[in-house]
Amino acid sequence: MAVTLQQIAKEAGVSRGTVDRALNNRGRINAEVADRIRKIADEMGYQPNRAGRALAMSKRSITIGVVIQAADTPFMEKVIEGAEDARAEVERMGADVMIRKIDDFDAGMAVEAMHELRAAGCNGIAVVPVDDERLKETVDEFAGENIPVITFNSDIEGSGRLCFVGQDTFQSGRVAAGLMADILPGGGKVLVISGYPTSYGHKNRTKGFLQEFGLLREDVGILDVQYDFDDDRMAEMITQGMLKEYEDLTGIYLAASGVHGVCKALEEQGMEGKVKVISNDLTSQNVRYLEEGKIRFLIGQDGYRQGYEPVMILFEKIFDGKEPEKEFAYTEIVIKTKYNLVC
Amino acid sequence: MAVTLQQIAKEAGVSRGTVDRALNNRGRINAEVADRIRKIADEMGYQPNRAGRALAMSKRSITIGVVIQAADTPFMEKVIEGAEDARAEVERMGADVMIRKIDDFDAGMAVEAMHELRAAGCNGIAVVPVDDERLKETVDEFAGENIPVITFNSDIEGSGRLCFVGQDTFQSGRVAAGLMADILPGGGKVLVISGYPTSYGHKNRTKGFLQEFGLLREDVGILDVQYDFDDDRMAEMITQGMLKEYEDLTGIYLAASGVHGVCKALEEQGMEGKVKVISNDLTSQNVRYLEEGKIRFLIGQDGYRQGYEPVMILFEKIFDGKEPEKEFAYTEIVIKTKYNLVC
DNA sequence: TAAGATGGCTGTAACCTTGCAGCAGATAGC
DNA sequence: GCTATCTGCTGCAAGGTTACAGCCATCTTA
Repeated sequence: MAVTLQQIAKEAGVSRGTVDRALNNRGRINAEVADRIRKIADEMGYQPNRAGRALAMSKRSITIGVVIQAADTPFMEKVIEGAEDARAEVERMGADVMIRKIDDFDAGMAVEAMHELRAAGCNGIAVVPVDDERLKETVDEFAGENIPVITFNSDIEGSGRLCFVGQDTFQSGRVAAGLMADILPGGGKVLVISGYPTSYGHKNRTKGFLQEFGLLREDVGILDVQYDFDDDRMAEMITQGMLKEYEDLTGIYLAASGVHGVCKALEEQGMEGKVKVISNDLTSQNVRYLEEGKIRFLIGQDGYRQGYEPVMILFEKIFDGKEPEKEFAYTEIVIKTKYNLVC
Repeated sequence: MAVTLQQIAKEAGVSRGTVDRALNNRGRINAEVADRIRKIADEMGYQPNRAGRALAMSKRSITIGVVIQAADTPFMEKVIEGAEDARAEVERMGADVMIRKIDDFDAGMAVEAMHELRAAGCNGIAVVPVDDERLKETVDEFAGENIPVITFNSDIEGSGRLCFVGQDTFQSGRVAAGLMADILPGGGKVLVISGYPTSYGHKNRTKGFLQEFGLLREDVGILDVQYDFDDDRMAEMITQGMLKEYEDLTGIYLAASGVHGVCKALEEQGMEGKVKVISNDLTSQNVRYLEEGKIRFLIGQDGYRQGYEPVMILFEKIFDGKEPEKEFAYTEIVIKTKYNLVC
């Protein structure tokens, strides 16, 4: 049976209010009495009852803001689903969640949305950031005002954000390398196509892949990293060029977007299935290619948790004062073949 | 802002108690008034406040029982960790959770533990079952007494259990087949070693593997399924025998236990790395073999969720009257290589 | 020295929401 | 007028927070 303030009060021979003051360091209490009460509470294994606290706190209501780009992929839908589930959960504890889905998402829009949410009285904000100095400044500004900010899906390195919820992209690249090393025949060459040279995630995936693949398969040559700037036509042209130049191309790792372009180029040259493709993200298009066998593996992220966790971490931080366990809350690196797509 | 009974009462021009009776169908209320109130509540999007309800319900406290075998593997530790986390969560809502870890786990012990928990006043029970008629009868008996029972990790087919939380073993076998088909060279033969012919999980994994692999790789022969009865020496002997008979053995799928035996036999014959092994479960031994490259893939289960979900589903069922969404709550089928072991 | 002021410490009661028991007022039937 | 029934209101309980009241010791001042 759970221990209550009343039980501790009885045990210590004081009133409920005094116990409250002792356990929550509210001052206005004799230090010796406070110590004694804390010791008793500790011995009895006291854990504050959420229901009681939520009820008592419902006067000054907790509001959590979420800034996210509008869902244009199944992955983003999952993220939003997770955030909405978290909202339903915390709303039933008396808190509020405001989710701002932004259509044409950029740094300016994100900053604007954050200011709006602060003006609306948000006590904490979760945001999917883009790499931008203004956004970083805004995050730092909010942190200074004691409004915790959580970055999710993507991170802002070196900012004052409370924590980051998302994938370990370097490790994601290593996972891809391990799989590629397993499925490639001897000899041949492998091509790495990344998105932007500056993007944190793309950079790390590429780095992880190159480092690990080099260790695993010395017999397979790695062609220089090409950048498609997340453009399918660009990816198509890169693939065409490489197919022409290297007849022994046997694998392609896509660290970012461009699957459609790559597959189109392979199809034109009748190289589907011969060149093995590993890519990222569970977009509907990628999933279709996976089902059709045009992609061998997809390295996915747990979108649901990336939406769910930030709201919950913020709620616990504001409601319970509980700090997040880690600065980086990495979500699972999911390996998807055509067989474990649904769960 | 969340809607409360009081707000609905004000809107409807009645008292809070009347709204309560209308929404909870307690009777003693004019049908027309009740309808009007329900309509208003619906329009306002009323969701009962968990905190208030938990506090009000704390008189007749909710107790949930968990019957589980004692942790002897990292997987089981994860399951227990999940269950303990769920306990901490619901205890803070005023409920109690009694976890019975049983050392020498068999059907008799499980039945006994279930009766103990019922006698202790449990309102719902989660159990890792074994395939046994007496256990099935007990589950049905409890269900008849309105004590919901959830099976997790393993299932009792055709019983009165509320739902099952665990892995889709058939699909797990198909995942293994897809991976095996990807990494095997042309020609050769693949061996399937299962545990017990009667075990539900082993049977389904084997079935899923055979069906899918047959479709994918007609060029690779499938040797008959061998049973090692979860014994390492048996697995070793099977592997030795098959290596002797079939020089072109290139892959082994283990649907149950016996990894150590298989690896030992391969080592003796100098066939490590040449014969590709795919197995199940994230035991510490299996993980070590995976890291050493002696196993290519492990098909894992999400142990944490298998411990966490049953307690939560029972709590929501008893506390909110909320039925579980599905009869089968399948947990993720996790593909592990040496690179995505930790998260 | 005694009355009054001050400040430190502790108790108390209201409040948040829901569930439930008990009670009051109205109406109908005799 | 009395009883029985129907209908709706009121009040209490749960645990934690908080504003406020109250108590006591110490300090100030005439």
